[in-house]
Amino acid sequence: MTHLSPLGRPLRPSGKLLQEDTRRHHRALLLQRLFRDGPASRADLARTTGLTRVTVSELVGTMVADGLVEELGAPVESRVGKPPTLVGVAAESTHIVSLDLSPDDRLTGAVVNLAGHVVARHERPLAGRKGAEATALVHELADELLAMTSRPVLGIGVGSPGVVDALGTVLDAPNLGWHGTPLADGLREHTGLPVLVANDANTAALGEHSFGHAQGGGLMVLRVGTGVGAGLILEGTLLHGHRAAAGEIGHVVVDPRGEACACGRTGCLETLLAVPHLRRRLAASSSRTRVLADTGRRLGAALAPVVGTLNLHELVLSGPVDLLDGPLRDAVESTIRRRTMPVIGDELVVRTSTLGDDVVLVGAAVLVLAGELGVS
Amino acid sequence: MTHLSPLGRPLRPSGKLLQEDTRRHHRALLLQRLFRDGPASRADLARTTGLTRVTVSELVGTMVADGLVEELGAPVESRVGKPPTLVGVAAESTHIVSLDLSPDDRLTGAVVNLAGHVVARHERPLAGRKGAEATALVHELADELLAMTSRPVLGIGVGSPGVVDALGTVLDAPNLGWHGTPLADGLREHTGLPVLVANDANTAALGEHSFGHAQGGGLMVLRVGTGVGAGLILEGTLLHGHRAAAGEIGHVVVDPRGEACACGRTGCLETLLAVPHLRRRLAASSSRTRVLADTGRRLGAALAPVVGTLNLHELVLSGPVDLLDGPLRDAVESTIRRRTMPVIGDELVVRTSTLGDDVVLVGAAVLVLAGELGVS
DNA sequence: TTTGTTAGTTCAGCGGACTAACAAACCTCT
DNA sequence: AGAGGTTTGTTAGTCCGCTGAACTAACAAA
Repeated sequence: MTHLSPLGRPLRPSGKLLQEDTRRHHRALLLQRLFRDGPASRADLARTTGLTRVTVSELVGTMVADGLVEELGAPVESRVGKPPTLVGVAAESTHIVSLDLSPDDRLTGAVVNLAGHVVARHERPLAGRKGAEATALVHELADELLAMTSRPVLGIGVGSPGVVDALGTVLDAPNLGWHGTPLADGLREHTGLPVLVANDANTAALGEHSFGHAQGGGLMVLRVGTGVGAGLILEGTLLHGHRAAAGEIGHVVVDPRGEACACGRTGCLETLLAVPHLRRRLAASSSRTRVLADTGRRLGAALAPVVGTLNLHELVLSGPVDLLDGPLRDAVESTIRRRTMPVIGDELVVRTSTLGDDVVLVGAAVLVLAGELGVS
Repeated sequence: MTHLSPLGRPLRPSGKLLQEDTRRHHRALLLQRLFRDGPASRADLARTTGLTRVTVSELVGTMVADGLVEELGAPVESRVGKPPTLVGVAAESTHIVSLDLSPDDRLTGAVVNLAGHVVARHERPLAGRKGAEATALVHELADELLAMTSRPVLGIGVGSPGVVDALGTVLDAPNLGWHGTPLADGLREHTGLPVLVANDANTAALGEHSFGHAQGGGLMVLRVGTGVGAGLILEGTLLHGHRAAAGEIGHVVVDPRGEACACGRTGCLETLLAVPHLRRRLAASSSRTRVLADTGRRLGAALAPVVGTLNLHELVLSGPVDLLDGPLRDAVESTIRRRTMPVIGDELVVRTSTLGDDVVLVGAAVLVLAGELGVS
């Protein structure tokens, strides 16, 4: 079944399309252009979108009224005819509150502007809190972040560890003691704002895709920390998977004769790649490079079928750069190249994240941008 | 960038949405219901789609005028109120011509009705033809199939080997000597009908998804023949990949110490799984079961990262049932289960195709149904 | 100053979906 | 049998959003 989702809002359940949806779609289309290509004149927007100048003018009008977009005056260079009035996204007009719940000792958050830049940060130590106490701490953190901005807040985006469904319910996050916890609903009720929740690796993928100079084409972000998880953007959209568990690659067995894993099985990717394990192996070995390259080769071997099957364009490694960039990255790249067809391997880009530790926060903001404005 | 594709037609390049598109979307929405759930009354359709009875009546009117849908009278059971008039898809009102170019010795084709049933078949031996000669043969086969039906033809769907881009240009198909051949354009010009071309494994996935009792949720169809290829339906849509090479899994290296492959590398999946190789190994061994189970285990090991990363729901094996069903399938299933998390592995269904050798033909028809009517 | 060009606005019209209201056809209850 | 209630599908009129055509504004070049 083909899904039609008007930019800006999730599709109404029935699938029917109102004129209102058309309007929101076009509004989002204009915003998209402005986000992606920077300021432009109304006439320019009309040309690139195919809408008439009339429609564009009217839509820009509503966006200016909302404060989302502002007039910037005429451009410097002058051509023949009446000089255009540039309009552009007013990045500071509206803020987004982002939460990153993935570190295991604390909850971090930020105020992010429409350009995806962090304008303020705040965090609270988790101190072992779980279940309802952890939820309460999330609410507190959100409140404190909301108090840190005087601008209207578009919504709250959350990157949470564990499996998160499309409605923002955390189905399973052992670290936080959440099982079927309706995080989005609770936070929405608490704050009265739109709330969007996704798995941290998934938000990282969104962040990298929209603000990390991604090239377009399939993107996979592999997050390496205490655990290992991935997020995938395929055909321009985030992959959720059958049970919302897409990207849960940490407990895929890559070496049946490997180390025992906390999950009960043997040789999970996490036992190979998770930071504690990797650091331990590094400490025990004389050759740092050999350990890293060896790890990269095994990782590459596990990812080659994925890259080949999906014809991915970019593989982004996110985590401690001292471990991931260098021999490990090189080995991953060369191994995947060696193990896939030229059409696929030659085009593949393997790199570390350009957003660093902020990927999840920025990605959570993208979640809100996409959900509320239809921009991504 | 979020893509909006109104059911029925590819999005106009700009991304703008006309009222016309809304109408087509709603028409497709109704057709979808009728295809999926069978006949229904106008009032029923209105309830399930959320459109008003007025709008539904009008839309049904146009579809009846087109002959696509027919009135079926009142249902047997009678409830209170005026009895409804059921309307249903007129499966034989329109035909689709499907071509399967994947066998390496011949080109096969069929006339398919709207219900996905093959109503006539025809084939032509390839006799080593390549390049322009092969293209000419495709045209001939299409003409002959078109002559076999007196009903209006909705379009021509083609499942071709090799890498095929979204516009129906065959980028690379060594067997047929095609490199950058605009197959869809040529056939469209030749016949004057809408033509849609995709990779054979991709059309197979479409066929299995729409008419193979697929469960919904991520689906991967692995086609095993002279070569090995896959097609994936993720989040309800066909995956194309960065260079239209998604599913090209045959030349992913699964065993660096394996057999030499025709492609120049060593231990490609094809050397493990392609029918000629597999039959040869079976002939050389005393234990058929051991060879098949061993092959299944290796295949499972290669696919586990894919299944785990994508959180697939169904894995369908398509090809010679005597090889694929039984020990091989069992070993694939158990290996993947053992190598993935319970959330993922427990939900996975591994099975052989329900459509048998017709998957590609039926899938090519789905390509047309999806492209022309927005049904899938 | 005139001419040509480009930007942005006003206005009438059209397409498509919606609401309201109704006739037809059936049930059920007295 | 007849009255009243229900459900279907149609007709009539309204609203909303986009369009094309025409207009005003503002500039460069000649």
